[in-house]
Amino acid sequence: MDKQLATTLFESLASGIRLDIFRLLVKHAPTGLVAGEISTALALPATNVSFHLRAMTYSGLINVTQEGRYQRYRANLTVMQSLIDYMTSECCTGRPEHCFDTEIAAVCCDDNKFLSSDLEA
Amino acid sequence: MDKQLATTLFESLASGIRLDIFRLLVKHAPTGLVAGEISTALALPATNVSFHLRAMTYSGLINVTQEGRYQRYRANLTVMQSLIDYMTSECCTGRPEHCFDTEIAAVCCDDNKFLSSDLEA
DNA sequence: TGAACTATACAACAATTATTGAAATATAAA
DNA sequence: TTTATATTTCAATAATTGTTGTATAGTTCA
Repeated sequence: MDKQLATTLFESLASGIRLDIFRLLVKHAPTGLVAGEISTALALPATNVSFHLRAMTYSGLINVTQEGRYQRYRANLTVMQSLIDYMTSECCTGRPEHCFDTEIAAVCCDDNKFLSSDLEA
Repeated sequence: MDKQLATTLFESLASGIRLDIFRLLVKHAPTGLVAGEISTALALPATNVSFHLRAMTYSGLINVTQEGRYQRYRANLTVMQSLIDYMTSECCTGRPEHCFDTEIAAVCCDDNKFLSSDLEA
């Protein structure tokens, strides 16, 4: 998980509509839903939902497979888990005891200096 | 953690600059950094950093305290942990076995139906 | 008090993202 | 093959977000 992917995924979760779509797909995992079902469930125009589905698919947060004339969308729970792992490691960097049980988080890191590597991507 | 707060926090993490700021503050927890140190570290104009710090402070992702003529910013690791918890519960809803060890996640939920509550905020 | 310093507010503008209806593409079914 | 269905693409526009320089407000210290 690099910074670029992380920001793209956060962007995918940073709108009420996209978060609704994702939660809906999680609830319907692993079957997923086709585009029209999502539009209907959220009472939104198909074009608008399609716009958001495209962004979420591009980021990898959801997957799509063609099923005849339908497009079936599924939550990518593996990517979500990777993002949670990324956030956890970012959160614990520096002072793990502020986030978690110390013995669990202690593996993360131990320095708190101001490094030029602060600036890396 | 409600949906509105979650989307605001994701928005706070959904830019490279804001993610840099957050990671920098996490690395310097619990001391934090003053605004000028952040601008210098990231080589960005003070006004631009101030713009992003304001958004992050508003969402609660970071905290600010006045220190003489300085404004000291700190990562709010408690909020970050709450967001991770929210993501974890959203991710596991439906089919916990897809995210985690089943025995850990099994508490989350057990239905996979299409409910009108899908539409709630 | 007055000069230097820190940071934000403001204003102007650039760039990106969101929304909608109409048209196009592709599949399925009659 | 014609018609209906599902979804996306496109174009137009609206709305929001991001960036920068300048001005302002507040703090420190001589």
